[in-house]
Amino acid sequence: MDSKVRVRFAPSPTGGLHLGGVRTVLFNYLFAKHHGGEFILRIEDTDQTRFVAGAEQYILDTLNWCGLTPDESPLHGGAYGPYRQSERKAIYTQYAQTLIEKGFAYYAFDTPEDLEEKRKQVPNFQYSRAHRMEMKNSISLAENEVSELLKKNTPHVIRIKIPDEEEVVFTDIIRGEVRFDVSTVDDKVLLKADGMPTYHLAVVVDDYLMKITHAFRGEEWLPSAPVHILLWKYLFGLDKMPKWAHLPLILKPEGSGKLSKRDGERLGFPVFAMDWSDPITKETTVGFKEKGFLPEAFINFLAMLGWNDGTDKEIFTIEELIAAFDLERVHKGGAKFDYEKAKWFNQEWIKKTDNKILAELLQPFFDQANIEIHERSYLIKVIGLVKDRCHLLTDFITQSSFFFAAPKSIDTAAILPKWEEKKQAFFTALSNSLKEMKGKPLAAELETHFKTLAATHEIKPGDLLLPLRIMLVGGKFGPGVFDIIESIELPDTIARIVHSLQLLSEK
RNA sequence: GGAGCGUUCGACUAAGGGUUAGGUCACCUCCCUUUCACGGAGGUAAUACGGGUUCGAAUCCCGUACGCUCUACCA
Repeated sequence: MDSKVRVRFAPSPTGGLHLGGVRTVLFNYLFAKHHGGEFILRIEDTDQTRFVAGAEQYILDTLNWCGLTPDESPLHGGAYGPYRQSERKAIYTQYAQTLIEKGFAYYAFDTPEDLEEKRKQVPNFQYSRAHRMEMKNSISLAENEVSELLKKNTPHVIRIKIPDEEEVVFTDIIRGEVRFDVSTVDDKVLLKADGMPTYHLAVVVDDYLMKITHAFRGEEWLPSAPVHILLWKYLFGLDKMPKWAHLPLILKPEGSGKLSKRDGERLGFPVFAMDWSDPITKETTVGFKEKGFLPEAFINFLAMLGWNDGTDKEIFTIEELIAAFDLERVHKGGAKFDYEKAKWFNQEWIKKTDNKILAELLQPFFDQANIEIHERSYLIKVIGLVKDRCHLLTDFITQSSFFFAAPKSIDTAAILPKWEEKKQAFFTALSNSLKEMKGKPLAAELETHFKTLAATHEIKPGDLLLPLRIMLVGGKFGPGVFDIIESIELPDTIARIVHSLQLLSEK
């Protein structure tokens, strides 16, 4: 690289950040850090009608949770601010003006109603060479008419004048050479009637001013790339233009099409990185964080959606991702989102994460479930016992709640079919004998005791183990029975057996 | 309709002219485990179609089909 790599992520603050957005951030971040460059967050809030309060903070929080902190942003500052486009309004006006002066853009006075009408009349209406002269603009109108309209402050926009014939060619890092015959694109609005720029003007102006060297965005932007390239040519010169890469889309798990918030709701998985509550509708959309994902797993999973390092390695730390990342190995085709695989990544990361750290991360989940943790060290021990069977952090609640309080319900229906007098007698004897034991016996000790007692009652231990488990945890799940007894200790164990025995006798 | 992009097991993907087309998730079987997992060993399963080029094509070329994205004073 001849100059320092600078990349940017430029979201509109209109709601929660979804998977595709986070992956775009991730690829930007990985690329920047791989090359020792900078990652910039720019807020594209030029559409006041879609602006949502709190969305910007949410984006910052999300990036923070993911560990993808920008080097420059509205929050962090930087030498190329302001980083909110709404605060850069005057800058865009100036460039739009330049384009008009050079004849690459023109004023258009058509009202939204005019356009709607025209679109109704003409089947595939394009505001372009074919119909430009039929519209109300500074090309079709006489010069004095135009200056009159401008003087009277008639609402107007500024449109780019797409050349009649020109082939725009550029090299996309992922896709290679891409060609467009410009005659099929229309005269996009550059500056809106309210004086705000559209995306088209704003990206190129800001990418230039912020010295962006590489511009990555979703594949949905590919069709408008010729407009941006023309603008670069007119305004700053193609030699200054960043290298482009259009990232493949993240698709619905079944069927086809871009993954949307709705798909998550329909299929029961998160699509946003973190919980998002719409300030107006008050509707909350669940996020990966609250669903129980580790940020490392979330990032790891996203990285593997459309990229791999060419080996069989799948579990990567962020440092490993930075070291291995190479845009040219990014896939061209879209990737379907697979929630099962996402959970697998999370499980792998849970296994990898130290129990002490897990205890800290788990605390809020236990708090929310109203489970009181008296001793952190006890929590850590329990985590070690159950972590192998947890895909999500929320699984720890169901997998371990019985370590902290007696189960709310006992699945007696699972015991009853094979329940008999002599088992009743055994468990009575067991609870009595446990009362005799002192201190905190270890699992192995307890197991020996249990088996000896079973033998004297002439019952196979296997016939007794499942009922015991259900008495202790409420159902057919959880770690080894004797590990559980060792942890919850004698008094609780006895209480649970006695309680269950009573339930069973009532049936 | 137009333009652009894409297409390897159900899913994510590897293989960049020569492999029995490999790995992971999911699914199935077995082992371990007197629960559920974890772990271990196996299994099912793919180059969209048709033409070329070539001794040889998943790979290069052309066409077809299908899919997707865009086609707003939204990004």
